[in-house]
Amino acid sequence: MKPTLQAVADAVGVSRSTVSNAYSRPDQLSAALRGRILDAARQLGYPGPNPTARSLRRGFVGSIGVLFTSQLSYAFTDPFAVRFLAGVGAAAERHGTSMLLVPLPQGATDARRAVENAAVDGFCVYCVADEEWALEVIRDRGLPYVSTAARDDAGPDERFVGIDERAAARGVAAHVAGLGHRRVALLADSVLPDAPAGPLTLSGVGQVPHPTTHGRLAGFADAFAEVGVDWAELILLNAPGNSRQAGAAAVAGLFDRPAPPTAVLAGSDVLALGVLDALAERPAGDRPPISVTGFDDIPEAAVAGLTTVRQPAEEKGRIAAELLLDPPADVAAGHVLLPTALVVRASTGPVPRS
Amino acid sequence: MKPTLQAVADAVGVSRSTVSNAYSRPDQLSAALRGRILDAARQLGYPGPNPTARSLRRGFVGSIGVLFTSQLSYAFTDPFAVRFLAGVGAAAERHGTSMLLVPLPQGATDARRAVENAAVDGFCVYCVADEEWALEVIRDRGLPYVSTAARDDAGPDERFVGIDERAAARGVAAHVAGLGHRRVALLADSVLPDAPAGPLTLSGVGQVPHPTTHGRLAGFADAFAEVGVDWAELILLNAPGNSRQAGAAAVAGLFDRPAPPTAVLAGSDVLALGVLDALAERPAGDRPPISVTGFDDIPEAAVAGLTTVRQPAEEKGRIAAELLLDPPADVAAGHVLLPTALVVRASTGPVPRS
DNA sequence: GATCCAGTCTGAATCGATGCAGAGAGGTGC
DNA sequence: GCACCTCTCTGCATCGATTCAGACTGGATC
Repeated sequence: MKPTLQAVADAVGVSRSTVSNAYSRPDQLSAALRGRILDAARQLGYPGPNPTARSLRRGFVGSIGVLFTSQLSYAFTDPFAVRFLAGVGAAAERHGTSMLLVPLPQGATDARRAVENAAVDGFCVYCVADEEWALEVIRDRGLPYVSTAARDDAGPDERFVGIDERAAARGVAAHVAGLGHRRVALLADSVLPDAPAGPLTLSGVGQVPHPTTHGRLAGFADAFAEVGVDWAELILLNAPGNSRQAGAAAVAGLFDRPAPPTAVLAGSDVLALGVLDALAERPAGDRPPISVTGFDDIPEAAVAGLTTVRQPAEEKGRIAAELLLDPPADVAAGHVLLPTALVVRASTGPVPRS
Repeated sequence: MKPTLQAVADAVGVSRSTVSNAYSRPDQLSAALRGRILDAARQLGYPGPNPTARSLRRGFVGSIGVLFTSQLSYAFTDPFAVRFLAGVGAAAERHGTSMLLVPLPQGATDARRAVENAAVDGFCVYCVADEEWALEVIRDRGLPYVSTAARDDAGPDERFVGIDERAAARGVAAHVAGLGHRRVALLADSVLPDAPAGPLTLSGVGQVPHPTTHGRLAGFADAFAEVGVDWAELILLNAPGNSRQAGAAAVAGLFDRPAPPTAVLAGSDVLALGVLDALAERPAGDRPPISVTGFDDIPEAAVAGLTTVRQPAEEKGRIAAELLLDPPADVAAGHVLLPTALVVRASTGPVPRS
């Protein structure tokens, strides 16, 4: 049996409160008595107040949760997510707060339960694919949260940090359009929740539920609409999951069509790298000069010479945690838009004339 | 005021126990009543049992802690650590357990407090530089833990997953020795706790406190002892911190010595990459053909063509968490040694004759 | 009709602490 | 000598649940 605070109190011959004070409010008792108490505690092997009991009584836990769409193991595979986590970690560290990574089980009920059961003081919600249910649980629990995916129905007091997805996407697409490309494919992760890999037909971008994906695709479409290419002419490709493999799989057969696209705009660097992988796998003589763009500017993008949109990943995480741990008095300040930049590299070039 | 379980009980007109059972043990009440209770809960906005209270009563939390030497933000910077975390995450996920990343504050007392206050059911201790104090706290708390750095004074029942650092290090060093190198430098992170960057003289490898560093340096020394180069002839370099910058800084001036080493054996890939950085920064005409080796085989090592020792990072994390969450009945099975492999790439070559 | 049982539900103790109001002791000022 | 403080320390209510031993109900069994 682990000794409790009571045991220490008995050993020293003081009340429970006094022992508690010895740990939590040293100014409430004489240094001498405090010394005796801590000594006795050491002797008894009392490891200090039980964190859980303390949290219950105090009403807060001292840790923040990070909620991910998908597998926890995936989160560590995605370089962007890792940088985001690093940012959250840095902020948490400054505040002396721990971070709890909560895996979401498959089933809807179980996933709900996981969010309900997380012992945290608040959540950083990292772009959960269909996050509404999670936000609902968090709100029900009365916990604060910061979201990183802009939602249409976000309340005015809802804290958020992110980028203008649509404008950023329009930027990179305008660059591609400016190079003369007109037959282009748009590639994104989970365009529709359960769609298979590959081409997909949608009457409009409005059908895309995930706000981030929606924003990026809409931005791509905006830029091409401006040069007279409308939605119906764009090839939409779905990738189930954000991985190089998924990216490569989604473009299978694409370049062997009668009139293949001359450019692929991907919704993430990881997918774009997958497209480059697919191209690299073709025999050297049969490698069409496709322009490819990504999104995020992860370190690998620089290595691969990928044209992409840079967004400050670590900053995003840091600010998300900061907004959570140290909420600005001004409500407007709880809504942070980070800058993005078009990074042009070798993966895009003028459309080949032929 | 958030509604409590009691409030729901009152609303439905049943006892607290029954409401509790509705959530935790559905078989203890009729489906009809359970339905009424859950409905009432929804109506009241009761978000389910309070996780903290539940943990207190039940005696376990449902999350495991991961303890890092250093800054949380550093952990996400080190590719090896990230893979390790991915492994822990995968295992945690399988068990429906969350993982708590606990930042350790600077002060010794505060750091202790942080470990004492972490609400977890156990710890994966990732190579904490001077981890003894942390293990002591964990043991005092009566919590299980798995260590990843072999310690001399480890009890027989202490769970551990790691590699034979010394043998692995000897392997890569033997490769370098086999290439004819005799004037070599050994580079490691925190050879001595507070030593400055650069050369360091130690009477023997026994003086190195950190078990991992000790093991690797000892292995390096073993291999060279076999070819007649003894400890005193080896150049020992300290890097304060495991980063490319630290690696580069530690070899400053090294290659401009009268009789510079022909090889640098680093205790980690990150440090080795720093050495390569330092070499690459020299004017092309003045770039000595130094052989460089790393340790860990992180993805970047392959890109850089670094000869190194491969160890299964993700596996290490996965097994660490698995040993914690699902302890083997057999004590011996709690001590796992993972395989390593020498990976020879372009960064090592025969010693230049001159 | 007494007994037994399975299925449901309740009451009360308990997990391990915190924090407030207040009690006593000792000292100061007038 | 009385009122008034300041320091320390104590007692008690409380945080929000879980759990176990029983109580009650209605039906089957002999």
